[in-house]
Amino acid sequence: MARPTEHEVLAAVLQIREGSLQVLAWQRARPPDEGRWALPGGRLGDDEDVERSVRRQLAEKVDVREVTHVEQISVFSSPDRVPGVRQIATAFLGLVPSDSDPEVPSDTAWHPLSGLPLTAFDHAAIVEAAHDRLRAKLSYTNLGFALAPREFTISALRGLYVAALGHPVSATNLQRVLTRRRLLEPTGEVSPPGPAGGRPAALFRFTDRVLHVTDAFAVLRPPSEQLRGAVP
Amino acid sequence: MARPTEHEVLAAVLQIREGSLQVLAWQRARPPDEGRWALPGGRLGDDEDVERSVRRQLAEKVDVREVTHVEQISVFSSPDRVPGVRQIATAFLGLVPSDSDPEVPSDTAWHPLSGLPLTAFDHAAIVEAAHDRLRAKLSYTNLGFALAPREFTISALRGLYVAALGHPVSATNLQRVLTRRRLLEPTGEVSPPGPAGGRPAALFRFTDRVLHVTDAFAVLRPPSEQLRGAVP
DNA sequence: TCCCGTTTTCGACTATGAGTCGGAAACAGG
DNA sequence: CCTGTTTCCGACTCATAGTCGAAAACGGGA
Repeated sequence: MARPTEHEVLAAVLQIREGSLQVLAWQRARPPDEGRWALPGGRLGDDEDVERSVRRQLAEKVDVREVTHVEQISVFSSPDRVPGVRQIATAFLGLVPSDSDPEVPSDTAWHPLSGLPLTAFDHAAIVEAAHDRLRAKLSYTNLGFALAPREFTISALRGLYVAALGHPVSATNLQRVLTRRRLLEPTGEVSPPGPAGGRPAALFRFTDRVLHVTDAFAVLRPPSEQLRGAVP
Repeated sequence: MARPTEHEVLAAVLQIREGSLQVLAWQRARPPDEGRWALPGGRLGDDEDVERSVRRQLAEKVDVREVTHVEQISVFSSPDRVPGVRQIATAFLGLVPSDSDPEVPSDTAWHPLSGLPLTAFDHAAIVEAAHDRLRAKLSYTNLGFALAPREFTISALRGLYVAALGHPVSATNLQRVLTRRRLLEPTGEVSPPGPAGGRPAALFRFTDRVLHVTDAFAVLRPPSEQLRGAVP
């Protein structure tokens, strides 16, 4: 006799706010874990897959159009992860660009990853896993597009990478690495200098706004094909 | 009224056999999809998480001790992926070293990834995803340990990488890349030459037999810390 | 108008590690 | 002892990341 099993989806929605990486959470008003902070999500519907479900449930917390990337992280399925019922969760990473400030319900707020309040169930581990995934993919994909505004200066982009990666990043190197992979391109426009003056910064955008891994990062790549000769 | 939902685990167990990458599958004897080939797996038990479950269920097909690596791939949750019931699957990649030949039940067999027979449900997509994951991780982790015997020659290892990656690999380069990352180390022993003679090949082993990503592969890494000065 | 501090930009240089190549080394067989 | 075979290993090239500093382009005030 199988214990009744429920399936839920949960999302760690991350955004860079005021220079630090923050996560969206809501405070539980009822037991179990009353008062603790939980990730948005809920039960999987009958006619949707997990990805559709998490997007639907996020729409109840923030405007979906502001979530620029959603990605499956892992299944959390420990038998006692939620007291009482057998509940299996598919966890997601969600990203919101730094220039949007979605309206959120009154029980919901952003929290910096460093210094999270008391979290419900195993949601802290989910946030951790989402952060790890973000750090990894920032460095070998174009995932930066999901954190950045449509147009930005290199130093603004540098700030985003520093906040997400947690270590210094050279602006010169960042620009060169991203442009030579054709991930970044200049818009031609410039942004006016700040209050202290300074040279106006050129504006850039990501060439592609869907995830796409750079194949050149891989080691042990296929042999160089030299140049494919023209037809004889 | 929620439709009753079941949760199952499925594994694409891969092994290099006779120079080609093959997957373990069993032939369904009953509808639905009777006669088609399915991946090993089954229903999640009440007191186990998905990882324990897939290892348990694999034990019914092959000796678990021969599975050197198990890794979660993704959740497959399309509402109509299995006719009749609402069934959600957590898919895994499993690896078996090339020198073991586990006994399998009579309904079970290995099939080359190129030229799979008719597969049940969405299992072909799972195999595809597992293959992609294997290719990716072979090039920036030490995952090769899970495909290789405990000790091997460089050219034998090269054969495994060629079969798994699907493109030529230089033996010289393979050895250098893996040894400089401290993933490979010589045992000191040599293997006797083949029937045609030739110089005896040195034997190697993987230094670590658990998965472990090389941090040096990442681009945009933290700034060099030069040399940490000695204590004053 | 002319300095000056600020910020960005861009080139040059260095360092690291991957891909390639060819010759030397070590075996079996005749 | 010679030949064919396989492995080993050093040297070279090449691609790309990390570093540094000077020049460019602004605002503000003397």
